[in-house]
Amino acid sequence: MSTAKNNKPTESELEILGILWEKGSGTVRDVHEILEKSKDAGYTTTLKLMQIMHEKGLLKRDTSSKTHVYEAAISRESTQQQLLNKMINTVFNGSASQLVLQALGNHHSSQEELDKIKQYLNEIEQQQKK
Amino acid sequence: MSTAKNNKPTESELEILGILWEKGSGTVRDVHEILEKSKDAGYTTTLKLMQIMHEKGLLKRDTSSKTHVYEAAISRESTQQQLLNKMINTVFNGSASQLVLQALGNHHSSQEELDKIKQYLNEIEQQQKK
DNA sequence: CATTTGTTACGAAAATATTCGTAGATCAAT
DNA sequence: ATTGATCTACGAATATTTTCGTAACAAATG
Repeated sequence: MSTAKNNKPTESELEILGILWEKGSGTVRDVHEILEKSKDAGYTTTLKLMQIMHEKGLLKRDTSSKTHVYEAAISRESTQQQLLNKMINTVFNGSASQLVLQALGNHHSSQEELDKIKQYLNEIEQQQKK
Repeated sequence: MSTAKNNKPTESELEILGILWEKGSGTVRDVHEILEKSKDAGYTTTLKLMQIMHEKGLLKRDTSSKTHVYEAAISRESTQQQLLNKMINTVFNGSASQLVLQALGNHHSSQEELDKIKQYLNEIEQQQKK
């Protein structure tokens, strides 16, 4: 369906995707400046990575102006789901709720977030009663 | 602290850890036979991987008999947490509860598991009220 | 005891991922 | 128009991960 999707992003590629999902879109320099804060690599390294990602179909780009503008070509949600599935299977022995417990345990969540989760749990239960 | 821990497991290494966490311990052949079901690699490949993992301190081994017996040297929980943290930061933009919702959404969880999560949520809320 | 089978050790090839140097293009400012 | 800054393209070097062939040895089998 989508023109590309078979390539799973590497570690570095995920970092770039994360940035673009947040920003919506951006130039190589935009991305690089954010990346620099947490990572130590040169500009052309980021450039090359983003070019590769474009080839793979992970990024779209607008080349109408000299400075190209990139955005993610795969959705955050589907990528999240794909990574979660693999993680659940390999490390959590297939148990999604085990992952949930572990995630809740060591991260501080606001009351609002907890409520959202509870509400969601209720919805799931309602569905299952049917 | 621990004799080793600085080396984060690679993709393949995680698969082996997952197997050993389940089994408790096992020989190369034990692990390989399970691995084979989902992966296509030779016996010596698995052997080599486990030897490397032992060097890195990811596995312990008992060499008292000819056929060595391995077990995980790092805990499932700490590894899970480490992976979750990275995933939350790069892909879920720092929101643990976003990860939780996504995980609950697309995986079927039993009523029992859902109850456990709810109970856990309540405990967290109690703590926060203090 | 010779042969087959199963095991570890080891080195190195192959495959992937990451990094960067350099060249050429474009554009803005002198 | 020359200079300087910034950008893309591209190739290649590095680094990392994965894979496997081969040798050596031990144990079991005939």
